[in-house]
Amino acid sequence: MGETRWLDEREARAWRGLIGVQQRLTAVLERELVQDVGLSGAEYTLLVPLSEAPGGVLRARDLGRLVGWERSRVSHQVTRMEKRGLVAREECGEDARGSMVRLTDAGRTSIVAAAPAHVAAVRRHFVGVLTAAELDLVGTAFERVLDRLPDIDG
Amino acid sequence: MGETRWLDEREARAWRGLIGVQQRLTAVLERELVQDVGLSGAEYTLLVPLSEAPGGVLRARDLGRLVGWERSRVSHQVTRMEKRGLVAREECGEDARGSMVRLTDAGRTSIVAAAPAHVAAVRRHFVGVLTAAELDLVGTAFERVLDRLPDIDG
DNA sequence: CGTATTTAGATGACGTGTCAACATCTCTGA
DNA sequence: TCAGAGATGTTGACACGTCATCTAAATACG
Repeated sequence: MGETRWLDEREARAWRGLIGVQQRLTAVLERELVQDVGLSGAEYTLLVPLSEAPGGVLRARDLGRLVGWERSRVSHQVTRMEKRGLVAREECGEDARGSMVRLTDAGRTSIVAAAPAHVAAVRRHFVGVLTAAELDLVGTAFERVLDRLPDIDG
Repeated sequence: MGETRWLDEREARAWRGLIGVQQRLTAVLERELVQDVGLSGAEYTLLVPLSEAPGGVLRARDLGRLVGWERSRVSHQVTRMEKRGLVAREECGEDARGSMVRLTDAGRTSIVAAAPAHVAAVRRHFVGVLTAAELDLVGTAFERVLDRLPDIDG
């Protein structure tokens, strides 16, 4: 192995930008979500696909696929949200291994109240700060990064 | 309050790209770091500024400022790393409230071994996948996002 | 059919991150 | 000088995420 090739200034600047946005933007959005509507980012993430599903019910497996989470992460989060009354677990008729996750009335009320504020925050702090050309380029470049990333089992 | 203005396709694509990169790129880098050199991302984050500091010592306050972490986060992480033998706490002479964090020999060995592999991974999965123009634009755009983000106390 | 493999989900242990509370120490200004 | 304000750090409670492990059910395949 030869000399390590460190990041040049151009690379370091993009990398610092990503790390900074990743940490601070996430923190700001999470905080606004919690303070304004009392939902955590993890709760919001699961409530969105549930609220869009017919009947407000999804199988745990499908819920995980929709949000890109692994099984145990979904299971733990559903357990926490069940305690908070946002969702309820039910048995799965078609597959006895399965577990259905149902949005409760309280869960639906929460997500309906939270979504507009969250979208506004995303616009205020991120997409609204970028030009159309920047949005396109970020979309293109990041999709390419994701395509080349090795898959992590699931 | 009027109708909610949702994200258009261009905005949603950039936003999905950021979320995806944030989750999957971070997961891949973290996993490679742990598997190749046995360091977590949090450990790596603190070891870098410590290894660059004269004498391998920094005051906890300054360490936190360098990495952008709040006090309790630094304290908890230093506690865990102290148990692993990567750092050691010492009293601060100048300010009796303070706490100095010193890199141990084991800590220095770890970071020296880890850095080249980590930089290579960042290049392989992120900066190496972007063109020079994309790197510049991401750097510019994300710095602007960060500049406009409200400060979160510290 | 029956066994091996795969899939679904739950769970406990542990590392991580935030918040609130607390104890100390330093600084500031009347 | 000294009381109040601010800074520094630690701690405990709790939410979050990953890993390894376990159980059970579905599926594949000889």
